[in-house]
Amino acid sequence: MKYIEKLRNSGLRPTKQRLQICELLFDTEKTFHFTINELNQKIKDKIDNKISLATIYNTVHAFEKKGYLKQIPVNSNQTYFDTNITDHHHFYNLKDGKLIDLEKSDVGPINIKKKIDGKKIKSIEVLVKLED
Amino acid sequence: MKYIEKLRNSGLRPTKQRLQICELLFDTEKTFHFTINELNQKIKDKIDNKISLATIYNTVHAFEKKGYLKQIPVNSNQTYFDTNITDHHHFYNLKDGKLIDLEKSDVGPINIKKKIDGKKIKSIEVLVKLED
DNA sequence: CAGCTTTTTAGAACCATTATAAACTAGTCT
DNA sequence: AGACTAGTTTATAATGGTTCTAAAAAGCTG
Repeated sequence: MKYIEKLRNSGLRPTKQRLQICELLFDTEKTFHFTINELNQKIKDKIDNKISLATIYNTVHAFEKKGYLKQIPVNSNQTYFDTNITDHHHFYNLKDGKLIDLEKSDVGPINIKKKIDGKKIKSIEVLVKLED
Repeated sequence: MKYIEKLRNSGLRPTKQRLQICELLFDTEKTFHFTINELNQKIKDKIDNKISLATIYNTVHAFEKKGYLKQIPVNSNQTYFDTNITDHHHFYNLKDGKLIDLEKSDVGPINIKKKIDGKKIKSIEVLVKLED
């Protein structure tokens, strides 16, 4: 299994459930955005056994902590995650709550001129809200 | 009362509670960021009577809808609002969850090269996460 | 396999937010 | 001013995403 190493590398034991989650998250041609709720639905659709919500939350958060998933800052009651962990940005379609990737090259360089002493910049995220 | 017109202008009747909320939100030298919880606390501290949570939510959302307040997209369990409604961005201090304003001039122009047909850009928001 | 630790699970708990329905208030008309 | 109507406030319940818990199950080491 190709994800065993990835999991071990993150300090996670390769359990059946985690491997199944890995397949749904990382075994795809394209990266995608999801909420826990959507992932849970996908699990129900594509996997025979059930995986409890607690496990899904635990696993997704573990991946997020290790950098295998990114959280996307959006104003929503649900948390959005992204399997695309490259440095990029997002469109947010207000009408349906869907996200669309915006490559870094589509935005151009962002130069933060203000400095906060004692602090380092961890990430710069641009959210472009779309309306009709 | 200087807020009566502002409220009427937004289609809101100038009630005692709304005027009190206006004073706390807009009668300050500096703009500031807040969560509903923090605003509720401030109301308890500075106002004799109580204002129910429902009224606070309703009023804040009405102002947000009319553009007198802005919501800030952050990954948090609580919604952050900003009384600074000028076009600007934010630092987000991961350690304490506090926000710091970033003037537009501190970020430089952002040119979104990608277009989504049938959609207009409503806003562009930059969130700069800070760590130690 | 035995023993120990981690993980999974269902369900409860939590907490921000939203909905509800009754009491109240503002604005208007006479 | 009195009374009517529509909008508002309030306490409380409901909702829903997320986190916690404790017991059962599975992984790992020797």
